[in-house]
Amino acid sequence: MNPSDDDSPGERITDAEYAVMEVLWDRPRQTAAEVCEEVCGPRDWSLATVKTLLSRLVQKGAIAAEPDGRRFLYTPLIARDAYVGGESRRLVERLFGGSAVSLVAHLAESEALTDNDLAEIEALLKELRP
Amino acid sequence: MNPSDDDSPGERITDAEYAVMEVLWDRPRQTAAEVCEEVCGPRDWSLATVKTLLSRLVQKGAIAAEPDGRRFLYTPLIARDAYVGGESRRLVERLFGGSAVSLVAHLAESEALTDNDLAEIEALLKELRP
DNA sequence: TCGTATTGACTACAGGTGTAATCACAAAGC
DNA sequence: GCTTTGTGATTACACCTGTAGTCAATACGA
Repeated sequence: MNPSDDDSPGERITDAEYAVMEVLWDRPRQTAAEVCEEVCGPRDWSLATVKTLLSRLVQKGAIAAEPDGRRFLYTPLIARDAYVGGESRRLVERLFGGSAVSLVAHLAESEALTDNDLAEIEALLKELRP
Repeated sequence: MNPSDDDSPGERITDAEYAVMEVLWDRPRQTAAEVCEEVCGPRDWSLATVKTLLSRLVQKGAIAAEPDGRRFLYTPLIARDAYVGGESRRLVERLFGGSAVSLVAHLAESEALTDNDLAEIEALLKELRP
C-alpha cells in the first residue's frame, strides 16, 4: 500500500468533534438541529457549538454537507471503522512500539481483561485461525 | 476505590511531553541536557523546547525535579505502566464502549494483526489461561 | 406582506500546545 | 577577578480546541 493511499483525512478529529461524528455515524444525513438534539443535552452544548463543530468537520473533509433547501444535511465521509482503526493503530504505535501483541498483553496483565474476555478472545482467534 | 484515590495526574500528558517521558522512563534522573541528547535529534527540537516540556511536566506533577547542585535531575513520578494503562483504557472507553474485547476483535479483523501476531496472542492466552 | 424563526457564515475569546528566545545567575576556567 | 558557559525561570507567540455570540439571509406563518 503506497503512502498516498491513505484515505484518512490529514487533520485529526478532536474529542468534541468525535461526539458529533458518533451521531452522524449512527444516522447519516442529519441537520445541525438534529445533531444538536442528540448531543446538546448530554454534553451541555448550545446549537452554536454544534454548528461550529460541523463546519470544522466539513473543512477537515471528515463529513459532507449536502444542500437541502436552505440548510445542509451532514454525512460522514470517513467510515467509523476507518477512524477507529486509525486511532487504534496510532495508540499501538505510540505506546507499544507498533506491537499490537504488546497491547493485548498489557490489557491482559493489567486486569483490564476478565477471564471471560480472555475466553472470548480465544474463541475469536480460533475463528480467525482455523 | 474512592475517586480521590486516583494517582494519575489530573492534567493530561501531551504528545510532545510524552516523548520526554519516554526518555525518563528509559533512564531516570537525567538533566535537561541529557534528555535533549536523546530527543532533540529525532524530533528536531532545541534545548529550550525540552526545558519547557520538563517544566510543564513538573507543574503537572508527572515528574520530579531533584536538585543536583545548580541543576535538576528529572525523574518520572508516574509509572510507565500506569500511563500506558490509562491511555489504553481511555481509548477502549471512547472507541469501543469500554469493551477491550471489541478492540482486539477490531485489530484482528482490520488486518492490523498478522498471522504471526495472532499466533503470539494465542500463545500468550494459553499462558494466562492454562 | 410583514414579522419571526431558522440557518449557515463569520467572529470571538480563553485556555492548551508546540516551539523557542531571552534573562538572570551561578559555576568553572583563565 | 573577569569572562564564558551551562542552567532554570520567564516570556513569547502562533496555532488548535472548546465553547459560543452575532449577523445576514431566507423561509414560513399570520
